[in-house]
Amino acid sequence: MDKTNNSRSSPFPSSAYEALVRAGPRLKQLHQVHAHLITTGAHRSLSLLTKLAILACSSHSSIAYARKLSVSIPNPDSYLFNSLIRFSSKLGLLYDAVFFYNRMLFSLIPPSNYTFTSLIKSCADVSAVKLGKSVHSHALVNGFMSDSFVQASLVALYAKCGELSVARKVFDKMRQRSIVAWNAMISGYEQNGFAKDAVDLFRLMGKSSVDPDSATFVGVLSACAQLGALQLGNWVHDYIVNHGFELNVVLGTALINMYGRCGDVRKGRVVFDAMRKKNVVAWTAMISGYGIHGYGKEAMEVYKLMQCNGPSPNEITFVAMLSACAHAGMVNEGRAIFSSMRNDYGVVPGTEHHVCMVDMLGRAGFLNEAYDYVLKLKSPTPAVWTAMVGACKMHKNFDLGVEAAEKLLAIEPENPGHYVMLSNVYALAGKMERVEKVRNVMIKKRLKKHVGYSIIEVDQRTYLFSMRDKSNFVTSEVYRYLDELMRKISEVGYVSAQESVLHELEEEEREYALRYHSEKLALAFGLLKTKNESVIRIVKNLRMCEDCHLAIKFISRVTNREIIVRDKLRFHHFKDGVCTCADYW
DNA sequence: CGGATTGTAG
Repeated sequence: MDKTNNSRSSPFPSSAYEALVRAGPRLKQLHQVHAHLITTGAHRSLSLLTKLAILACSSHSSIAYARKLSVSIPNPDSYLFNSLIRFSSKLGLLYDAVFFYNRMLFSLIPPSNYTFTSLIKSCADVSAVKLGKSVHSHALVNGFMSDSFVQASLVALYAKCGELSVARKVFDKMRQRSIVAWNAMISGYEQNGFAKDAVDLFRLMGKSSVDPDSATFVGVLSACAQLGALQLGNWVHDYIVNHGFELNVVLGTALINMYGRCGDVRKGRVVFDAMRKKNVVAWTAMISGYGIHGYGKEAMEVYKLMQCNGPSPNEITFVAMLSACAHAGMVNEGRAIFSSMRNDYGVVPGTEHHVCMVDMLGRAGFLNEAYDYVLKLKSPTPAVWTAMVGACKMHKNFDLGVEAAEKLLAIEPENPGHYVMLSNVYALAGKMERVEKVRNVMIKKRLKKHVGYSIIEVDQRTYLFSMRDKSNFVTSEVYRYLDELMRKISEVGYVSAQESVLHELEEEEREYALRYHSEKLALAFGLLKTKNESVIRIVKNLRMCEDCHLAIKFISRVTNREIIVRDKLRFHHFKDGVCTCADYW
């Protein structure tokens, strides 16, 4: 189509144009065509030179040539520079984009809104927020601040760089908010961990005149996944189906991910089976969905299917598979996968795979083998040692635990979580004076523990429970009900778990009693606010403590309710007094 | 002439 256009507007034979197309982005061929253009006099054609420069701009190896060309072209126009900026931006070459922008200014060609969207996107791609801000001011000076394309790209830039309040400021100033601006803002919140804000904005969008599209759904579904907001996720799924949206790979995968992380992995499987085209990402999402639920067999089944008629697994697939094996206690299967990963698929084991292996061996009780494994690594990362300490704690191996925890601290002396782990191991051995010592170090270093919180969704609204901020929905009624529950389970044999003494030193504030851990509060709230037969779902940001785990087992029995808790690592399904993790966490 | 937004693990 370009060709006809060109031959119409150019007095030169289209053979020159065809030669350009044949040359593609290859430098040598481009040189030849350029030489030919000069000999035939066609080098005075701006359109042919522009095409030449664009082609040079579509490959890293010829970008320098494009720069030289752009300087040599006698009467460049806006289209030439905008194209060069856009193409170098597509290659991820921010500084070339800026170079062309400077050339443009130098040639006294006024930049357009196209110029700025390309430039801003370039900055966003590499998170160059400082440069982005100066481009922002250039756009302002040139009078493009009410251009909806420029505004949307700025929202995306600031959102991606984590400057959400700036992004929101630009967003709020927009007179006409395009679907892209909404999506950039929603997914910006979600990707920076502000899932609640993403959902709130999605609700606001519902009141606007802009209709959501597949990118909106992907963003809000990811937010639901973070929050464990199954009801809202279901609602979005229904909306997608009822409005006839096609389930493309990205959207389908977002749904699988949402269902997996919201505790309805079966429904995720239904979506998965219905998807026509599946890429590695979709397969991996399905496998990891099973993995975090401890459904090792199902993960393996999907993996086998993938081997038969799916794409090649990648390094992330193997992380998902290995962690599925780790959580299901499938050590032999895990070992086999690990060796097959390199031998059959040429995937070199990386840090994450080593973490999975140590975790898997350690959980299964092969502590010495796990330790040997760590020692054989060239440079064990903090995550590897964390897995090691966790395993020692789980199997109550004090000596190894202290050793590993100290190594961990030596690598990352400023991470509060590591001190917590060390003090946990000490407490495990009853060395309370050392626990106190670690605590004092933490206070001296002003290291703050991570704040634990739990989220529960009731009537499509999410409620966050945390030791730090007591919201108005945490009423005395909730506390009273929780106390009643604790009394009830004590009557049927619950005794506060051993670990209880030290947990208050662990991840949540020590001044609060153990029974007020956020997951227990959320649970009491959920039981109070929902109908008898419904499943309770809670999402916790940290790992559950042993005492809460035990208490919730009892609570599931005395209340005859199914309770599903997602903690930092995996799911726990409590029913009739037992948990699907089989206390294997 | 053409643009800005979207997924997988830990």
